[in-house]
Order: sequence, then C-alpha cells, then structure tokens
Amino acid sequence: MSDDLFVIRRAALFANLLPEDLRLLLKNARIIRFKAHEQIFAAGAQAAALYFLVSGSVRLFSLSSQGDEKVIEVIMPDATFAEGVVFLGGRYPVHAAAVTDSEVVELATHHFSSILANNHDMAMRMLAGLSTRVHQLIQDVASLTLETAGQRVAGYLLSQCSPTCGNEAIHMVIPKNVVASRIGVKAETFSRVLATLRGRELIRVTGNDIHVLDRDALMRWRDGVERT
Amino acid sequence: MSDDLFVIRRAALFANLLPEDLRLLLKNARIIRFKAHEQIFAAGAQAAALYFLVSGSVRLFSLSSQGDEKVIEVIMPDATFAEGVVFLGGRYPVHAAAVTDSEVVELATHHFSSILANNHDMAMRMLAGLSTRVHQLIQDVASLTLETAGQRVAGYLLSQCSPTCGNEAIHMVIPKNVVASRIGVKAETFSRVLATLRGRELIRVTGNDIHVLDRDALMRWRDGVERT
DNA sequence: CGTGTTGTTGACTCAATTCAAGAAGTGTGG
DNA sequence: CCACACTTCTTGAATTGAGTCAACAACACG
Repeated sequence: MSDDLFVIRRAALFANLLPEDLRLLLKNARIIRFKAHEQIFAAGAQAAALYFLVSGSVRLFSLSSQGDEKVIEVIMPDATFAEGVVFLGGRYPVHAAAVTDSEVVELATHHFSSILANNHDMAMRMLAGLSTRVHQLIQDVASLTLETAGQRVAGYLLSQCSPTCGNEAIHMVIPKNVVASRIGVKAETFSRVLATLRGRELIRVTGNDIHVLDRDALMRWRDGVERT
Repeated sequence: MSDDLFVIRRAALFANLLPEDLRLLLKNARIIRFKAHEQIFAAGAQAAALYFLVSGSVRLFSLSSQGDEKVIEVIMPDATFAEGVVFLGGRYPVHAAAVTDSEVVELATHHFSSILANNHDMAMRMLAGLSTRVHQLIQDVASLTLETAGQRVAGYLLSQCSPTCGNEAIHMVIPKNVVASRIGVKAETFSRVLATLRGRELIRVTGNDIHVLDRDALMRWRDGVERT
C-alpha cells in the first residue's frame, strides 16, 4: 500500500529521507482524489494536513472582501503545498481547490509534527532537501535570464547523461513538449535545437532515445556561443 | 556586536527565526573578510561551518582530475552556502573561493547543530522559511517564462506598494539597474517600461520616488496584454 | 567645473515565439 | 490489414520582444 506512496520523494522536502522515515510518515497518509473545482481546504481553517500533489493541478487563492479571487499560486505535480503553515502550526492563509481532476497525498499535521519532534535527524534531512532545492531553483532562474534556449537544451541533455557518464542513450520517458516547457522553451524551439545538434553530429536521435555522441563538444557548444 | 549580524535574516533559512533564536545562533558567529580569489573552504574537508554572504561574491566549484575547474554555483549577497552539507554532517563536496572581495558570516557547525538539536521549534521555523523561499522561487521561474518584461515591472511595482495599499510613493532605495536585474530585465528596458507607464499616467516618477497613481489600472495593464 | 555614475532615449539586431502546414508515430475499430 | 482519427513532432515563414550599441541627459561629488 504505502509503496506507491513513495512518489512523495520527488518533493524536495522528502527527497533526502531514508526509507524508514518515509514509511513512518506515510503510516497514516492517504491518497485523495478531487474533481476539478473541488475545494481541498479553506483559508482560516486550522491547518490539519499538508499535501503532496501526485497528478492534476491545484490553485491556491484568496478572496477579497468583494468576493473576487486572487490566485496566489498554481501547484503542479510533485510539489508539496501547505507545508509551510504546518511547520509553524497555524491556520491556512489561503484557499486551495483542484483546477483539474487531481490526486493528492494527505499527511495529517499532528502525525507529521509528532514524528518530526521525535526525530531530529529527519528534520535535518528535510532541511537539507529544501536547501538543495533552493540552490537548484536559483540556478534555474540564472540560466533562464542569462542563457540562450540552445544553451539550456544542451545543459539539459548533459545533465541527463552525466551520471551514465558517456555514450549511453537518454531515454525520454516524458514527452518532448513537457521537457521543453521544463527548461523554459517552446516545443518548436526544442525541436529546432535538436535538429541543429543532430546536424553537427553532437547527438543522434532515434525515436525517444537521444544519444550524446560527443560530450565534450556538446559542453563547448553550450559554453561558447558559436553560430551557423 | 551581534546586532548588525542580524542581516542574516535576509536568508530564507533565518527569515522566520525569533530574535532570541538569532541571538543564540550568532553567539559564536564571526564576520570574516576574504580578498578576491582567496579560498574559503576546500572540497573534501569536514564541514566545519556554514556561511552567509554579506557582500561580494563567492564561487563554488569543483576541480577535475585534469585540474580544470567547473563552476557549480555563484553565490550572491544575502544567500547562505554550505548549509546543506552541515545539516547532513558530512564533508564539503565543492571548493569555495571569493570572486571579489567578500564579507561572510561564519557559523560553526557544532554550535549550529547543537542548538538546533535542542530547539525543535527553531528547526520548524527554518523549514518554514526555506519552504516559503521555494514557493517564491517557483513563482519567479514562472513569471520569467510566461510574463513579458512589462508585466514583470508592473508586478514589481504592485508588490512594492501593495502593503501601503494605495497612493503612497515607492521610494527606490536600491539603484534602478539593480532592481531591473532583480526582476530579470535590462536597465534600458526597465527605463522604457517606466516611460510608457508614465505616458499612460499610471505612475508618476519624481527622482527616486515612484507614485502609483492608479493601482487597478496598473493591475489590468499587467494582466491584459494591451499594446500601443 | 570637470569627472564619474546612473538613468533615458533612439536605432538596429537577433533570438525565440507565433502561426500554419505537414510528417511521423500511435491506437481503434471495421 | 488498412483506413481513420489523434496526438506528438518537425519544419518553414513572418513577427516581435527585448537586448545591444551608442549617444546623451541628469545628477552627485570631490
């Protein structure tokens, strides 16, 4: 049962946790499905749980006195939400509702907090996970503002084949348009970049697999700004 | 002495801490000045401290066996670095060196960890701070990829006058070019956007003060994509 | 009163998006 | 097995947002 709940490791908060930590946390966790527009929690309510979004999308918003709504944030899959307020033990500052049909993992505050209170190391691993994520995101912001689309694509390819360290193929599990948006380019641009890289024989594309043929050249291409 | 050390609150990690928390943490803290290119710590060394950068800039990098250097990250003021490894209690995975003359606050690992171990609430406040920062950064990434420069500028102005909730002036303490780069536009573009907003009488600029004349119109301008 | 810094404005360029059409691959049912 | 619809991907042409380069204005400061 709690085995597929391990998806929560994709959230920075849980990324560094040990299997036993996760098992403990997930003891009382449950998956809840919300239909589009269904409310998940209301602003002002005592924060009873934090959430991990498995699929779908969730809107955090507040309502003005006139009743019009201001969207604060849109949560996408693999992210946690309402965790901040759980750490501080207060009330939800915003409303949350599903935008599209969504699946969430719900972790009860009292359970979560009491585990954390008795497990200092786990708290440290969470801090480490979040702080890694902060650094990653700062990198992303930097790369969005001062790298070209081509450089970001090259960087992505390198990051994907870096662990296998050489001439292995990158198998694209996720559709290319999703990868494209992940690195901040349109699908068309992504396609074009792959085309020029293919032309320069830095990579070979076969179906959903991308082979990096010349890692060093690709790195040079990413760093230098050669045209043609 | 430890009073000006309170600048560390600018880091997400410390943003939520109580004054007494900070005082406790800063007991053994010290400010260290590094000249450009001076080493701060070496990869492989036991992580003895975490750092907060007050001014200057710091380079985190690793060295390949061939001796060439790969820059992992460039730390800018108000950020912490090496905090992740301190939470996990290991060795520094990278080298750190000042790029330009820099001031850092150094917090010794053993001191930091022992305080945190005895102060569960403080750990929770740190988690809350980091998680807020993560959400902020995700917002920033979103706004960089799917808003225009004009929208970001408008959003910035609104965020600055939102608390004072109306017709107060925003006093720009920081130079405009810094603000510009903060929101991901060139200084010239920033200037141009202010010019068009001035032309439309949504704002008035006098020296370093910017008055938002019509909040609602500015919001509409940010959301809608009207030209001219 | 020059000298340096910061901000403004104009003309030009280019990277990346948009729009649009077509190719390639995937699955369904007759 | 083919025909059909459907999604994903690729490619082309036109457009544009924002950056670059460069000149200049506005100001501060010694």
